[in-house]
Amino acid sequence: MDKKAKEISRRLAAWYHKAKRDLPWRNTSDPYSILVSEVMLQQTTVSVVEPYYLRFLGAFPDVSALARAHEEDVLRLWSGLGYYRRARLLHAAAKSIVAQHDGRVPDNVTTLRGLPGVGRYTAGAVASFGYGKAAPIVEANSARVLTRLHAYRGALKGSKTKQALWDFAEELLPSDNAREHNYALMELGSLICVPVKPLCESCPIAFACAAHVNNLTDSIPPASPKPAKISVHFAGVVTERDGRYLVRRIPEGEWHHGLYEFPKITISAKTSCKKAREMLGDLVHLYGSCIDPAPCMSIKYTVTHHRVTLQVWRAYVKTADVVCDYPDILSWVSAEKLRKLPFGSAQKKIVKLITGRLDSLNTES
DNA sequence: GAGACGTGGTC
DNA sequence: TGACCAAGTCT
Repeated sequence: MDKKAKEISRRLAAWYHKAKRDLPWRNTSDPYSILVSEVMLQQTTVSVVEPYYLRFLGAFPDVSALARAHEEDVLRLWSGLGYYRRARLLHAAAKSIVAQHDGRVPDNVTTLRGLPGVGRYTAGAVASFGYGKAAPIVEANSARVLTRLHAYRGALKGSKTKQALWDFAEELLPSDNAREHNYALMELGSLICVPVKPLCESCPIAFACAAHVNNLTDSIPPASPKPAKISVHFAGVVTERDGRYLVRRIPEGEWHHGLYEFPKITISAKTSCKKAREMLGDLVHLYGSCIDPAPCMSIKYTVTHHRVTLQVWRAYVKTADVVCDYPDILSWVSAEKLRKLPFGSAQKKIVKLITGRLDSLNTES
């Protein structure tokens, strides 16, 4: 570590000491809690993660509790966070830690990387935040800081750039105090060295920043091209019979597998409203006969490169003879049970509407 | 190495 | 309102 790197790290640490946010996962050095927070924070913002993190640790306070849990309960606590594979991999990691590491989260990068869902970043984060090991980290925030610091022009996604960034991170890392140093680098990227209009006048390391000195912060790092979005439409039915609701467990191989949903159809751009009603009629007919399904709500949301519209229809089934083609994945559940099943974000809103309506009815009576 | 994988917040 | 962004990993 040369003299300049030392000075950068020193100023960074001093700034962090004054500017850091108070976040729940920074008040612990429990490696398991750190691991949970790091997985949740992958591609997800701090404000969204906070309540999920607290609930998750409340339900699974240690590795063995998570290892013992049913996958459905793990998914339910993840419901709404997205990237559900993370939840399954974290669950698998907990099982692996119990089975192969004597229940103790590994303390070195190499062993950590052997865990499901733990890549180079997360391994470095757990080693440095949880154990104070001198392990470098590179993620979106620190990557931005490092490319600007060195006025490195390569595209962020490129493999050459990635290697360069890990080299930069390693060079800058002090032999002691890696934990605070890594937090500081990320916090700087998060609060000061932001993607658009970075606050260089408030930056403690602007003096050493090649992009700042050369007025290149607008073009470094270069914007990465995004895939075009396409539209997808779904129509689903909420089918109720004697206070129970028909739900489908999404099977392996489908989007959101492992979660639950209300039976739905996919509508192409060319599907007319009339045709959609017919298809829904067929869908509902599978489960019995229905009384005039009518749309009751529409939810729009965006998924990576899809623009998704979900229309929800409500149907009332009047016969007790229900045809079930897939009895293993279709079931009638009470509103109470509905609350305890994992749903994706849009469908979770529907559950909330149903249970919320029932709650208000109960309160009135 | 490109593409898949979710969602909510921000400007 | 829409485009962009966020503590990545896996295939």
